[in-house]
Amino acid sequence: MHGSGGRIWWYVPAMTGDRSERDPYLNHWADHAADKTLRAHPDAKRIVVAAGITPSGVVHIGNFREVITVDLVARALADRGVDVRFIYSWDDFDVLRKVPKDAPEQEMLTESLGKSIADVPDPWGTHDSYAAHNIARFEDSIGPLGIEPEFIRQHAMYRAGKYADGIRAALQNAGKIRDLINAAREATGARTRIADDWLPLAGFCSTCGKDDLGFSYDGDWTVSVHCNACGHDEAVDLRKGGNLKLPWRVDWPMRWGYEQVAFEPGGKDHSSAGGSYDTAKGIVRDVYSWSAPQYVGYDFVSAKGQGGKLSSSKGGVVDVTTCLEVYEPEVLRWLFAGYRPNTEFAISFDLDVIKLYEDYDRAVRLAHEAEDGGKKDKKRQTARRVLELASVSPRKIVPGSTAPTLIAFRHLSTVLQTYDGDIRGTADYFVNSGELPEADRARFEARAQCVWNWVERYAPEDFRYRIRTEAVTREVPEAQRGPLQSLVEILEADPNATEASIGEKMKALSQSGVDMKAFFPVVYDLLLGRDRGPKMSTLLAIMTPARALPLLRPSL
RNA sequence: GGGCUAGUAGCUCAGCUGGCAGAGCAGCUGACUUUUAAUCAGCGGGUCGUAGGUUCGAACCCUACCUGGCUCACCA
Repeated sequence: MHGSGGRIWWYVPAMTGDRSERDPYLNHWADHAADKTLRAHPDAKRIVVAAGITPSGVVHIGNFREVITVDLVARALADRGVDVRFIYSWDDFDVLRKVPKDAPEQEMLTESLGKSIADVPDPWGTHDSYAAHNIARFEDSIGPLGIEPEFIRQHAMYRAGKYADGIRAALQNAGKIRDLINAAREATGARTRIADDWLPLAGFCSTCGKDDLGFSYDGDWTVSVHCNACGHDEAVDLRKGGNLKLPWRVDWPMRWGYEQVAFEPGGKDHSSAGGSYDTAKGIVRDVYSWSAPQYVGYDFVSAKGQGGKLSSSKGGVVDVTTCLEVYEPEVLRWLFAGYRPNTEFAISFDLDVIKLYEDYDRAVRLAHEAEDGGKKDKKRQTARRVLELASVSPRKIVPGSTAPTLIAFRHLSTVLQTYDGDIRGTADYFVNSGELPEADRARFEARAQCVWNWVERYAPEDFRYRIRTEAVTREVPEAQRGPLQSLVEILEADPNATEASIGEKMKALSQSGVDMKAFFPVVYDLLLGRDRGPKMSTLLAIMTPARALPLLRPSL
């Protein structure tokens, strides 16, 4: 599912209402951002919110924060009865500055340094360009999350001449822009100033594709370009488009004006004084007659165990796809919705995954509880609002309605392993046992897949087990022979044993004086090759006596 | 050098634009028990980084400082 441009997605207002009314329930940070945006544009019929990322490397989970931040604010705006247009600008007219280490074709990439990433061939050979490869991977990955912006490719916009007016305005106001940037420099104590003959222009040679260019401007639509790399000279008519573009600091405010952007977040690298947002604010006002969008600065996301900022140029980057292998889409959204944008946090792949799922499940239950006018209502409301925003497709949660059945991650991991990862079989088990309504099966299977991925790829050794495929014969201590014999008899007598029936017999065994603490390790060893394991009755019922007996009998 | 941000319970974080410090996990106690860090009930736990200031009232606003993180200075 690639955004090929031209497709437009609208968020349909979920409810109508007076936008000036302040509903205390709408109290999430995305709600505050939405309110702020509406206050800045009180008469707008439609609000444009924007995200933008450079696909100069793997688009990772840190970049994702930009997108989810906009999506959540778009939802909040829609909840206020506003039409929202969510655009996503791929800054793929960027320069290839570094050779990505993890890519093949290192030689080709090295030769391509200085070219536009939209023109660098895809080293993996699966897409039209290096940029297109990164873009496709990301666009595909966010589909399951219910995020559907209108994707815009900067290189296509520039080449088609769409920004001709914007470029001309920048060139004609080059002095003003220089002054704005220089003023910001001085204010922050920077020593360097922009040269007096500097033009807000960048681009690529149309002969050799490199970005080492010199410009002169005729004051209207024509720019003369000289390539320092290959010596090529040409005159470019801005109206016809081509390979010229604005440098980042000017490109950003130009696009704000072009798209009438009212809200756009930024990473903290843009957020400081003298940084790009700061100067863009002045430029959009003085050159493009538009006001800077409402802004939320967001902090970085790391992956637990990797630490620090995620950089696309380093290896071991965690992307959305990787996260979705372990986190259900709604759980992932919920994580990002739960943290305020300006807090840094880590996506965990270790034991914390269990805790996060438990927290999420608890939040779901809390959100569905009926309100009772008590102190806890506020927590119920908060949980409800976060979950509404986190839901993959917009939905409202009615207090007092039945919560979906969610099987706890830990429990699921146990049963799933007993079933060797057979998700359908595990689902049948839960349905038959009455723990899972048939209606919640699809959701269950999605979670089960995540659990299994986690068990296989990330779970600590202690957590993993496999039922023996071949029996071993052990010298069973004298004291455990009797109990083992009894267990075998119990299983032989009841080939269709259930968890409950086995549980009852085990209880009887325990009451008859058997020391279960000493006995269980013997059984676990015979079945699993370890001295601890899932609850015995569950394990035996799921694996069935038919499978358990051959593993137990040889040691009698 | 400039800027931003964080510092709240052992840990991870809330604290809704000033109104009695809070959740989860961990810990402790008890109950129960068929043991992957089971379940249920209950309890304890914080000088809100430091020092001042504003206010009837400050975790929240102001000032200075300490510590950590990040970021900016013709790269997008």
